Amino acid sequence: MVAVAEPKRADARRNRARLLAAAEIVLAERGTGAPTEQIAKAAKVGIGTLFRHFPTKESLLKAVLAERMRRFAEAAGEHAEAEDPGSAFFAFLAQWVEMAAVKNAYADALAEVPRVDREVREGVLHSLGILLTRAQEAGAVRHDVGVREVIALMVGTSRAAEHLGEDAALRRRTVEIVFDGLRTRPAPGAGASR
Amino acid sequence: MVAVAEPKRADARRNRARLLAAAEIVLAERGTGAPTEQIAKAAKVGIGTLFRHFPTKESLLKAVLAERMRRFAEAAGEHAEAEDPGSAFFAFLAQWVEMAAVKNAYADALAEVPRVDREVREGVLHSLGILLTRAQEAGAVRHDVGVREVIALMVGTSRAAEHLGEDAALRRRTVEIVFDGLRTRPAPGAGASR
Amino acid sequence: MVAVAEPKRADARRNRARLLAAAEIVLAERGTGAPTEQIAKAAKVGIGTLFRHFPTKESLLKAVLAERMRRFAEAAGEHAEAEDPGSAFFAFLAQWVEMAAVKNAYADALAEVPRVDREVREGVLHSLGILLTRAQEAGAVRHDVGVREVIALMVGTSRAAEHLGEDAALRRRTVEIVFDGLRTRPAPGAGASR
Amino acid sequence: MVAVAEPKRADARRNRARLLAAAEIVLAERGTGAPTEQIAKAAKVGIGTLFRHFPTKESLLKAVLAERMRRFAEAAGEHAEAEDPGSAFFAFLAQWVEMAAVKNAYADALAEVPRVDREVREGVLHSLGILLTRAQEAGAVRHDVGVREVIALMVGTSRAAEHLGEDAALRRRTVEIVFDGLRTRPAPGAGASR
DNA sequence: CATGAATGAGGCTTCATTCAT
DNA sequence: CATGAATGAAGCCTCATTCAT
Repeated sequence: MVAVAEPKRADARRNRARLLAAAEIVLAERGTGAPTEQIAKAAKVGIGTLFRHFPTKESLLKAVLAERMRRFAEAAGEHAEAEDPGSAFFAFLAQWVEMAAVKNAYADALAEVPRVDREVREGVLHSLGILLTRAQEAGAVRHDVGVREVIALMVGTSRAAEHLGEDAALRRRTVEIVFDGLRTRPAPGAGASR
Repeated sequence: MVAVAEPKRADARRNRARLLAAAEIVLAERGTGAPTEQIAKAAKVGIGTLFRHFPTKESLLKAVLAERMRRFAEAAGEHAEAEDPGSAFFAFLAQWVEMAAVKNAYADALAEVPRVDREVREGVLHSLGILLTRAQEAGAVRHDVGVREVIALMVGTSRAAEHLGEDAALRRRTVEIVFDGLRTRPAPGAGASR
Repeated sequence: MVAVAEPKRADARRNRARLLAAAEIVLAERGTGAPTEQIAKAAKVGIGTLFRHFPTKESLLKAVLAERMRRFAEAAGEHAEAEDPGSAFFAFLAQWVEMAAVKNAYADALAEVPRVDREVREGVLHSLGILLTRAQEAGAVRHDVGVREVIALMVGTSRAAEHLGEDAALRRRTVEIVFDGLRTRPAPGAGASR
Repeated sequence: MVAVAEPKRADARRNRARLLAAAEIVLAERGTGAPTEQIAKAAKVGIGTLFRHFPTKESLLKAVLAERMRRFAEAAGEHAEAEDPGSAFFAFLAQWVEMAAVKNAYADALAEVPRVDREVREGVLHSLGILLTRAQEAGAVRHDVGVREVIALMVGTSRAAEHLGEDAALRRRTVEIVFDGLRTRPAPGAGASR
């Protein structure tokens, strides 16, 4: 799936992969503003080759994003197979947030979900949907949240964590607050305010 | 406080204000990358004037940020005087998040708290600190959170809300989850998981 | 002489003088490229005042030049009254060159002689002419050189000295070579080559 | 020597040469302040190309300078092989000064000797050193001058000649004075004055 | 008259994209 | 196909000069 006309020749395919990998790194470090030439250099490829594979910087950015999401979906899928769905759900969230806190690129990726190609987006929603549903069925997560809320919260919590920087304890405490909000309400009466 | 040597002449002061206002708008719309020239044009001022008031683009960005924070601190201060500290606290958060969702610039501002001039930063921490403490004393907010966590959560929740875009109901639900995490735990035994 | 419509009011005249003095210093240090504003600041005068007195940067530069030449002519005049015309001539040259080596602005001034207002130029040629003639009459300087050659050599030697920088001994040796060229040829037969 | 990593591709090498040539001309005419864009235009090359070859205006200026010095050293080398070392020495000086009088850029080049890359500088000092030494051995030039004095005098005399402008006879007479200063003193007793 | 804020042309440099080799 | 040189629009900033205060 996600065919996108893979090039035939072996070296071409390899160059594409190298470019994607290099872009992943460079963009994560220098941000979207990083010059294409630097990406090409990191990939040990001529700038011309970069533009052959991705006719526009924009298109390269999108490809990197899609790649990140694919990994996100994959990771969600793996966690969905765990024994304890509740722990798996929170573990997945915690892990992703932690990664995003270090490499804000991950948060960016998730934030772009609505803008990415349908195919990729569906994959993400699907995988995460399974993980979430199981956690809810296991009674670990409140039932009035859906995948979109979870993604939004992951995006937000990543930013929050990123914002807190070095202090790991502070970061964990903050994340835990959001998690507490996601958990099944222990007692009755607490319902939404406002 | 935060005087920054206001220029004496009337036209100069007016132009500075116009530039700040124009920058506020343009930067909110186009992001930090917006050309200085566009800001100058929006302020109906020559580019030279912009650079006379803010010798560097960087310095203009910082000034805009500081201005936003000043407004944030002011708003927090006003809410701190409300009768019901609990409601006031959450109302303030909700309002800010809602604003930030529309104008992501507000989220940016908060996210930059650590990098802003000490004076401005102190103002923000102080105002929000009072608001938070009162809400905690009123039993509306759990006691194991501090100002920094709250700011981080505001940053994050703003991003989350921003990410959710149009759908107001969805946005409110998501925000509510975070708020629930912040509230005093209704029953015992619920402590941190993980 | 050199009237140039001196302003009437006392403070105006004082400002003009201050500007000229400031320009002298700043231009000598930073070169012709120095911003007018810096000159105004050095003169403790608003930029507007500078442009009131000198409607153009160009005109300020010319005024500074003229001023330098006036001093040059004056100095030449003083040396022309010395007892030993030969020594006086070389002493004058050496002194000027030494000054020019430190402050290349002096060399510039001389170099601009042909472009300066006639009145000023005449003054320079006249004063130096007297000094030269006396030295020649005293048998210290060869008779086949005129004022223009001397000025050209002063310009050149200043540059040479300036070029040599710190090393005072080297500088003196080099200057001495030119002076030797200027002196009356000791023996016959040696005439010009080429 | 002085390789400087010549680019491989033919067009690149050609453009670099064109840029250098254009810069040589434009800088000679308009001085160091000439806009880079004009140089690019003169070279019939996009401004981007100029900055690809010379990442900084500064670096272009240095390259032009180095090129001039290379030519200077080469010319000196050629003259050093002449039969009559004395005439060759003065002929070389006269020729250079004459060139410099027309194109003041040549004088500039020499004046920058101390600031240029060691390699280039050494080349200049070496070539001129040989020429000078031979002329001294042939008894045509006084023994108490070294290469640095000669360069300084060339710089200075060039300026002097340049300053004199059109009048060729006057120029020649002036240059001759310096040359006389450089020649072996014909009779005894002439020692340094001052 | 003095002041200094306003102006905008112009300078240097970067970078996405095209194209000859 | 790969390469990297060429291109020029666009960005940030400087500075001589004008003009309202």
